[in-house]
Amino acid sequence: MSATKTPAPAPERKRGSGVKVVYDLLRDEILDLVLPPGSPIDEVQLAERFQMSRTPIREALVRLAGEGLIDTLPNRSTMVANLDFLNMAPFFDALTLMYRVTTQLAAQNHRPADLEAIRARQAEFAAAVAAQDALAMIATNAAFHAAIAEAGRNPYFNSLFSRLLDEGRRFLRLYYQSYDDRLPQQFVDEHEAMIAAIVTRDTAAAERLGKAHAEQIVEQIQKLMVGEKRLEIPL
Amino acid sequence: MSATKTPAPAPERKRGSGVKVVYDLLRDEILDLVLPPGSPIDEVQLAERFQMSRTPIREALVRLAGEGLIDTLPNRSTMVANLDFLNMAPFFDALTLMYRVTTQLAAQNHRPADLEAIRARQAEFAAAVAAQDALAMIATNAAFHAAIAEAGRNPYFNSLFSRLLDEGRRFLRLYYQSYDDRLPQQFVDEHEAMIAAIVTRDTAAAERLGKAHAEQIVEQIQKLMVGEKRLEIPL
DNA sequence: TGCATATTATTTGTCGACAAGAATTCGGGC
DNA sequence: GCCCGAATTCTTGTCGACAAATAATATGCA
Repeated sequence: MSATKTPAPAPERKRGSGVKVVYDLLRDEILDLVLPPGSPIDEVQLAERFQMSRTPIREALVRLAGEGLIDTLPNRSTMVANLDFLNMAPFFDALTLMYRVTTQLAAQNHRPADLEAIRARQAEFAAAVAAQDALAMIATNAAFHAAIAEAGRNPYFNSLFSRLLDEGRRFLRLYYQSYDDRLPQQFVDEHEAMIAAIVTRDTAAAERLGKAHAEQIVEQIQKLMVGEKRLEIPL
Repeated sequence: MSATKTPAPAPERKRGSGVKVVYDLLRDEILDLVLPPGSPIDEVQLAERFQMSRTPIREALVRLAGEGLIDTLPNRSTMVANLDFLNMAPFFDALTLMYRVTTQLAAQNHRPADLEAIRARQAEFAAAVAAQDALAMIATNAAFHAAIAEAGRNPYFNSLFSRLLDEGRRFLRLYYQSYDDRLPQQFVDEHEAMIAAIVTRDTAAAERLGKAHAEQIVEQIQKLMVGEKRLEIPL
């Protein structure tokens, strides 16, 4: 196979991996706003970027559309899904309820291995806070709560919660240029309290902490959207 | 193929419609257990059945997999997703919570057009009960509650609830050969009470009725699973 | 100059074919 | 007769190409 010809030139990638690569990378780029809402998605451009045919690209796009991360207009363009700033209430409602439910279920159903995963995510989040890395904070915070939900062992809640956390990542990424206030450390402490409630299987406390944490986050996002420095001008 | 040639022989179907046709039909067949859990899904077989290429078939399958209705083993077979009888508790938990939340939100956020849709679904359900049509009862009951959720105007809850109602359709279809007890008429009455609470915007009553209705259904499914005639043999 | 229409161009949806992986069948050795 | 390995078959994943639908551009007319 050295001299004459190479019948299969350079597959260089395993058979079913193409879709996953494209899906994962596009998903991250959308959630980190590397691809901002409204960005056009061109199949042929992606095809040559990833050195593959349009077929696996399209499959990845269909999956992303199924999760609501991209919008497809038939026979026309496809683009990154917009963030709906006008109707935030449903998002906050769902997020708060899922925080409460998943934290409570984690206290009820967790197993030892779950606690290890939760503590690992919390350590990553604390490290991101210590490093003042806003992007890492956002991602590891979502991973921390996803791990708690995983310990709750309800796949239906988990899939909804994952979707909400993804959407939350986009909102937070939009407003956080830098983390320079005291809130991140407060989040670390609240996370610790949640872990303690889960460990001791105190379901009531877990639910209460989940609710408080959710309201904290909702309040913060709302403040960020309005602009937190709006009243600092002395009259 | 008659004389010389037919360049565009007979498309006979609009451009983007193929996927939707396959998706809708397969979805119905899965939910009505025409395709029971575990049934193998053969792409080429579907391709010749629907007279189209494998490409739109595959896209429909990717979508169904995204909703958890089919399972795909890489490089191997794809089949209708199994119903998990051992872990029903998470399903019941999620179903009950969504009944409560969506009914309450409907009482809070509904608009006049929503009420028309809800009443129309309720009329269809009542007709199915009167006709003793078990399949129609299952489908129209799910549609009724989906309409209520729609009036609640929370797309996040709606998508989870739709998925749960779909799963419920499969469970119910599995056990209901015939509807010969008094429960269907009771459901009609409970539906009417829920409508009344929604109309008067009594959120507390709506939530309570949603919960009661959910528990009614859960209890019924559990009874069906165990076998409702198990204690009828006199000792 | 402004507008309606025709033409071109771009993008998506669909197709048939090929190749890789896994399951199955077949053959050989003990 | 039974078990293990090789060849075959069968299904899926990927590819390049074509066609339809829409958007963009150009053309003709008032």
